[in-house]
Amino acid sequence: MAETKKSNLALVAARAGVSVASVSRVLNGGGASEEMTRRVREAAEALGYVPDTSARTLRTGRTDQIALAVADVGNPVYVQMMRTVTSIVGKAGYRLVVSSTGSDPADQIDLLSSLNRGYADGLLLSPLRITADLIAAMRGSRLPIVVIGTLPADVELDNVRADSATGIGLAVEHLVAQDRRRIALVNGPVDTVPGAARLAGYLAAVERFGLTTSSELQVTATGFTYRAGRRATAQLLGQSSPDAIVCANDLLAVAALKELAAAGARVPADVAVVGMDDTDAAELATPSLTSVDLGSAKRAKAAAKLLIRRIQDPDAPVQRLVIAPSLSVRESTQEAA
Amino acid sequence: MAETKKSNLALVAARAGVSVASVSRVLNGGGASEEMTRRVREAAEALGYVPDTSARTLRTGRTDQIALAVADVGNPVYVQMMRTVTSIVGKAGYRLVVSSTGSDPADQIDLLSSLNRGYADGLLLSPLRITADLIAAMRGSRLPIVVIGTLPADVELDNVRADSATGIGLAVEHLVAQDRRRIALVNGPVDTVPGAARLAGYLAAVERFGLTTSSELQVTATGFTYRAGRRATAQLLGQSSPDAIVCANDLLAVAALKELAAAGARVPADVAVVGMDDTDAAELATPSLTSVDLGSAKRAKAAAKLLIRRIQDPDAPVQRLVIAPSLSVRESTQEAA
DNA sequence: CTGTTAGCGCATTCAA
DNA sequence: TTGAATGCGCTAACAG
Repeated sequence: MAETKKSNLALVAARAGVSVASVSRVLNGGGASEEMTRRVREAAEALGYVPDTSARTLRTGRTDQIALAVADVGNPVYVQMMRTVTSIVGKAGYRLVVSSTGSDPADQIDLLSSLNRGYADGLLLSPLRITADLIAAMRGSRLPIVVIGTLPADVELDNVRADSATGIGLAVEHLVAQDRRRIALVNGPVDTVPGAARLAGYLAAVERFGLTTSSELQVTATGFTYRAGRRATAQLLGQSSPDAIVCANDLLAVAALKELAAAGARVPADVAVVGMDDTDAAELATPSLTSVDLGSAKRAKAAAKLLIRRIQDPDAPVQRLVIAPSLSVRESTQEAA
Repeated sequence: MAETKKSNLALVAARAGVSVASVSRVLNGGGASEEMTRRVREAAEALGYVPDTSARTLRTGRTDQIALAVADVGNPVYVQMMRTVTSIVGKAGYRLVVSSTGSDPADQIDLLSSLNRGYADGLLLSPLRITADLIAAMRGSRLPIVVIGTLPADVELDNVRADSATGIGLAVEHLVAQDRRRIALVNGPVDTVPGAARLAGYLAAVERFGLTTSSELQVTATGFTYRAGRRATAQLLGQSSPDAIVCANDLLAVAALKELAAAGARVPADVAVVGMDDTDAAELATPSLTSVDLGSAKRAKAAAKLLIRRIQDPDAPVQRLVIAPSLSVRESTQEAA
């Protein structure tokens, strides 16, 4: 049985009757004779030796930690991302430090400054809002950062983004094929990165398919949450009669389903509903929810790999990836046979 | 604007024309003259000085990190716990290191050993399965551990647990009051801590209310997941005709709702359904799901606070808390008016 | 192949 | 109040 007391290289070295350097070498896979290896391992085992993280970090500069910052740990998209990131990062031998920053850029700037304390080797950041200050802070960071989400074109930072415009195009195309013409949008706050992208994508798609829209067909929820979605949908139904609703995420879409049911509208017979992000919530919803998969899992995976590569090679050229969207068609847009 | 290069105490000291000790004192709030304070702060600001985490940790022994280990980052209960823990831990000045261990105790034992590397000041652990080896490893840990979940009575470790038996009692009482008599159980694996607790609670409640049960009324899903829940419910409906189903968590309950709908059964008219954990999924479900709130948020909060106290006072007496359950009644057990 | 030693950056003890 | 010096535990450069 391993000892419970704290040990260190010197103790192991003393017990094995060798130098600390030899112990370090044996334990880290350097060259050592068989006899040396045997004795060191035995001593280490007997003392329950475990190397100290902070000492090693201080010496090597590597923390073996990666930081992940998202707005809300509870949001299904971020949950999906976290699940992916946890796995990738863990396999690569890193621990994951998670912070929930909220949507205020100031908090993210604080985070960046605390990052400079060197508790992690890099940061995965998915900011809801991007300001000039935040960009400046990211540029000034000593450590590599990979941004998950859209960035202004002139910002030279690794990033992986979704293609909302194409994604919403897929949704609208699908709805048009089902003879829907009055397609509404339930969006989240438009001063957020995803909110702005969804709105632009919606307007582009509506135009491309020769549909008409109007302010009555567009509502903005106060957040990307269920509650906000209920209120926004109620407002929408009070001011227009859409035959389809595209929602900026699955939570808003589930809220729309609920609100429609409460209003006595049938889905999809009267109104079709499309969500976005294709999270677990889409499959669990009743009726199950057609959802635009903006590739959140793929984005997270790509971003994590990008960050790990960048940590290993700080001078690699900046990479910007775009993940292609796809549509998962379910009951909320399909008439039952 | 802060510098982007890495700085340290010596550089700040040189710039301020004082000793490193003085810089350290000023920055950590020791005694220093006004003039000294001014000069040091100015120099630190000018150099964009940020203290190095690993050096401080090596010196002080504190990492300001707390580890959280759960079986599955994607499970709604753990999401709820994570959200709570993130907030508590962050406010107390700790970073949160998250690991997803799966349900295999061996992984948790690995985790405990890596914990001894000293990358965190303490661990919040919510094990799905508890073995003698795991308990031994927990006992042997150099760092404080708080277990979220039930522990054998003779294990002297801080822990915060739910009271499944009482919780299920609340559910069954409620169902009996609605004239349900053939109450089924859709459980998760019974070799897990929660699975075993749910089964025991169900059997006790059934007996207490003078109901009968049988093996046909009890099914075990292969995991606490939606898919497993669908299969288990299908099996249940194939072998018996319950008028109510108690499920071991909300995911299983949503699966039951779906499977019942697919089978043409009305909820709650034909069959009432009760979930467990009262996660977001309960409110989002259609019909919305009555759920036993086993206090996962409260448990997480209490556990985090317990751990922080224990870190500050390692010799405090062991605490074991039990969080009282409550029932959130929604549509899945209430006939509409 | 093995041992000696410097030094990563910091907080803290001890003197002044 | 301030400064000089020590050592936390480790890796790596260097010497033997």
